[in-house]
Amino acid sequence: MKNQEFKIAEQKTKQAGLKATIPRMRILQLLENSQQRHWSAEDVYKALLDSGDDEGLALATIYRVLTQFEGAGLVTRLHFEGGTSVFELNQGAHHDHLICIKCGKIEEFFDEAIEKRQQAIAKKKNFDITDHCLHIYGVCALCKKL
Amino acid sequence: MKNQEFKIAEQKTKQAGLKATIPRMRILQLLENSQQRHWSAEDVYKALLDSGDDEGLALATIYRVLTQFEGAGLVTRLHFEGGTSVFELNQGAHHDHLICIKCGKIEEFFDEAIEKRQQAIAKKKNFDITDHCLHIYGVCALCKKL
DNA sequence: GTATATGCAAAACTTTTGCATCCTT
DNA sequence: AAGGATGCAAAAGTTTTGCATATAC
Repeated sequence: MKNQEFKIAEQKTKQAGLKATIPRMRILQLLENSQQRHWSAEDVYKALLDSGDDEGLALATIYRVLTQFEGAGLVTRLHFEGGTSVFELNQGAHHDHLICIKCGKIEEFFDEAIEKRQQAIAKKKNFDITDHCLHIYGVCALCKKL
Repeated sequence: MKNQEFKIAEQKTKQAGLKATIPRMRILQLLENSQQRHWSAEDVYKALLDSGDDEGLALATIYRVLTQFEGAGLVTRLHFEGGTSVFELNQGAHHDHLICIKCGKIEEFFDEAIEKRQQAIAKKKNFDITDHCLHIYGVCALCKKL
C-alpha cells in the first residue's frame, strides 16, 4: 500500500462523505488495484486475509463498508444467478454483463441501441427507470474449445 | 381443484418426466390458476396453507418441487434485487421484466430489437447464449401519482 | 413391491445486527 | 472529547439436506 495510493483512496473516501478509516482504505485499494473487477464479500474477505502483513477485517465490516460504498456511488452491487451479491467498482460508465456458466468469467459490454430501446419501453409505459441490469449467460469462446 | 384441471396438471407433470404426486399437482395448479405470475417459495407456501380444505405442504417440498419444475422447463427461476428467488410459470415466450421499486409490481415485456442486439453482441464475441435476463427497476405510472 | 417423494428437523450459507471497544476528526 | 466505525458473536432469512415414513406406478 504505497503512500500515494493511500492518499488517493483517502481523498475518494472523504469526497464520498465517509471517514477515512483503515478498513475502508484497504477495501477501496483492493478494488482499485486488482485486475479482478467482480467481488463477493467473501472474496474481499479472503483477499485481505491473504494480502501480506496486515490482519484481515471482520466479514461484517466488509459488508458494512461495501454497502456504504454502494450508497456513496463508489460501488455497484450486482445479483447474478446463484443468489450471492457481487460488487464492482464504479469506474467509467454503465455497462451490462456476459457471464460464462462454465468458467465463471464475467465480461462487460455496453450497447447504445439496447439502452435506447429500454428508455423507449419505459417511456411508453410512463415508467421512470432508476436502474437496470442485463445479464447474458452462456458459454464463452474459450470454454467452447474445451 | 376440479377434476378436469387435475387431469391437465397430471398430464403436464408426467410429460415432464415427473410422477404425478399431490404436492406437484397442487403447486402446478396454483401457478396455473392464479392471476399472480411471480411467486417466492414462501408465497406458494402461504397460498397453499390458506387454500381451503387441504393441508399445507412443507416448505422444503415446495423448494424441491419448484427446482424440479425448473429443471423440467415448466417454471423459470428469477433473481431480482433483494436476493430471494422468484418463480414464474413458463407459458408462452421469453420476456423481460419491469419492476416497480415502490409497489413491487412486476410487468413483463418483450422487445425484438433488444433480443436481436443481444444475439449480435454474443456472436461478435463468439459466445453461446443459454439464457439472459433484463430487469428494469423504477417507479411505475401509478406510483408516480402518489 | 420398489423406487421415489414427502415431512420434519436440523444444517448450511449469506447477510445483518447488538454491543463493547477503538479510532478518526 | 465525541461521534462514528470496527470486531466479535449472535441472530435473521433463505435454501438445502438427512432420514424415517408415506406414496405413486
